[in-house]
Amino acid sequence: MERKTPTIQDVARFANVSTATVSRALSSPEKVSEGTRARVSEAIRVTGYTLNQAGRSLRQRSAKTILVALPDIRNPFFSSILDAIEREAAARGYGVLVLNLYFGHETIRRLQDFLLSNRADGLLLLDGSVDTHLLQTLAGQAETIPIVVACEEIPNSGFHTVLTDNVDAAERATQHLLDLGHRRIGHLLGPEHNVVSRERFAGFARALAGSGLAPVPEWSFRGNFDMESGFAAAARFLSMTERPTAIFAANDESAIGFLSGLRQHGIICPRDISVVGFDDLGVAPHYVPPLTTMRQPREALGRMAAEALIDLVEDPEALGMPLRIVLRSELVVRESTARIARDGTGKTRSDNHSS
Amino acid sequence: MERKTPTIQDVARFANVSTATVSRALSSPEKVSEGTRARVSEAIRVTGYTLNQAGRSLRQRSAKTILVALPDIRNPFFSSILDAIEREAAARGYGVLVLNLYFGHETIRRLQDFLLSNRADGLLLLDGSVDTHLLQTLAGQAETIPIVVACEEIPNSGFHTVLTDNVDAAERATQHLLDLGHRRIGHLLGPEHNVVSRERFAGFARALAGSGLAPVPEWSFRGNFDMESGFAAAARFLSMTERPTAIFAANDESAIGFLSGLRQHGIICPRDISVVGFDDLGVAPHYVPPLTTMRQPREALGRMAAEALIDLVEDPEALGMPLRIVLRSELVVRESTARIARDGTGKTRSDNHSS
DNA sequence: CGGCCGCGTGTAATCGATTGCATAACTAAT
DNA sequence: ATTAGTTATGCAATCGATTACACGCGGCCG
Repeated sequence: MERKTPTIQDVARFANVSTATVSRALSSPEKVSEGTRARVSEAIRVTGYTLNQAGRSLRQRSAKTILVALPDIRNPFFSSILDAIEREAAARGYGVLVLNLYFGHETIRRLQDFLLSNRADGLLLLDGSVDTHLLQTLAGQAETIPIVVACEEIPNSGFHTVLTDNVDAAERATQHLLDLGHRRIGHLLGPEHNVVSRERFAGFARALAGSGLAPVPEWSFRGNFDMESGFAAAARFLSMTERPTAIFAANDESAIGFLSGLRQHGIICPRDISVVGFDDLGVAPHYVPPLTTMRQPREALGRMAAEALIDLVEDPEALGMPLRIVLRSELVVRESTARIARDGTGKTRSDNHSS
Repeated sequence: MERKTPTIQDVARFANVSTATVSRALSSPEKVSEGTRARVSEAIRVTGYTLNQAGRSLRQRSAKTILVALPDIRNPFFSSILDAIEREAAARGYGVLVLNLYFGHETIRRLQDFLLSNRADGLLLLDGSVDTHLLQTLAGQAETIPIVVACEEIPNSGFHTVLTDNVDAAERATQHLLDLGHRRIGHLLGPEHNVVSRERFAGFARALAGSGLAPVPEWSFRGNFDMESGFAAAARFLSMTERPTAIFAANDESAIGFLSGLRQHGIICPRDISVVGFDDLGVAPHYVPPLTTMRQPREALGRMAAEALIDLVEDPEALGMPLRIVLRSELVVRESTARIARDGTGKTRSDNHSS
């Protein structure tokens, strides 16, 4: 009774041809005569045949699957990139395996396992806070395994890279605050050892320098891209007597946590402080106030990274020189930034708790 | 020069045993003598062998991979469930393939393709707005393919299911508003043909009934779980003269869109209206005002669903009767709900634009 | 007419691991 | 000492598809 799933043998028998012909009819139809092709199609229809990918993978040493490794699926920034990757991969007939990257060097083993065991044909690394050591290890196999790094630059690594113009975008975000008359500008940092964090800080500093200013160390608040860290930073902000009138936050999530912390103590944005974020998360236009932010082209980034990786998988020479695509972010001005109040003392007008 | 990746043959040669022994040393070490085991380990170390999953899959007809199909990866609700699934799967040695579900019946083909082609051993379906037709088609193969449905109930389908207590939770959310003295309570609906939407509406109605009230049709605002739909609903709310004093929103995202729309017209929550959401997204505690909401145990849900599916994959009889796990949601009271103002007329105190 | 080419197809080897069966070497029991 | 049982290992078939090679056939050219 146990009817097994039909194999290519069954199709061949039914169509009165050899398995070789069936295989060819499927993967290179032009090599098969029209009549045979029709018989094979019919046989496939009748038997309900579906190709066994394991058999094909074994023979062809390719899994038609890419591995996406990312630090946190829950992060909406990554999940929308993942979404774009999945769409592109699907369009090109590839499956997408996801891998969370939080196991320390255990992770390396898992990555290797997937890549060397013929489960995935290539790696798309989306790591915003990557451990350099991990990459060194992977790099050892880079000649043979197609790898594309997205979001994050890994200098001199020779990896193909798709990223956004973090330094420049951060500079423009900060410039926006300067244009509004702010001079006392702070920064809510990203994670300490993260390249993206550093780039955004660099852009921030560069914009200040353009106006003859320099970052004030006490106004660089430690953060790590999540809401809690922004919330915590707000407490430090509040404990200061000399406060900045504007903050450039390394991303929207921390900006939101920060604003939420300030609000609990009656500091109202943009009346008392201007804040510009980064990413343009879905919630940004609906936050209170709607967030001014740098919109990263997340969909394009995911799509192009997937495209590049699959090109590479299908022809390891395709890309030639290590690719480096830089996408431009765009300032979206909403209501969390405003022209500075006349006095510009850094004293906020109200420190009362609002209820 | 092209050094190929080592196979089990290479290991066998190096360790001076047969491939059978190497295989056994790997998958059932107790069947191999201690000395041999050591030699094999050493050989593996020296050759740098990694198992070729395609070969194993072909022979064992199992891919050590599960397929997670979901309607929208970007939705933070799903992405955090996906995260939990990935963790559980990783812990049990499984990979996770993700599949977006927006292609209509093209999607069915892809699902089938993955499941029948031995690329995935089972399906975890997370669909909050599922097309019944799609499921019928899949159900035809359900006897042979392990399937677990999460988040969404599919009545009489015979699928194993892990979900939360939507009706009950919605009732408690609404009860919370009643307890605060509200009597004029509206609902921001989820997508029309979605089971979850309907369950939440049912719970809403049941709570009202418990206080001798009934849903007012004009106060059920069409929505579909996203911010834009909540935002649009706000416009309809504003155009009414007889307004509810409180809203139970089908989820946090639409609640946020709704609040954002109201705020643009100076209607302040919770002063003028109370709103309770559903999900407890990451942003909920940091929104302005922090959102009162039903917290769904997303991590537990993802974990348990993955657990159940993998149990099923490893032993199709394991679960016996169709499993049905219902997890309890928890009301988290924050600041978006307040005791009703004395007059309770539904007239908001201020309709001016705030600036 | 003979040789060459190209097309369509079949034969059989191959990819890498697993596993049923056979076997050999011991141990224990009768 | 023979038998039975146990343990450790090897042999070879097997999973399902792909593909190098060979073959037969018809057409074309010289």
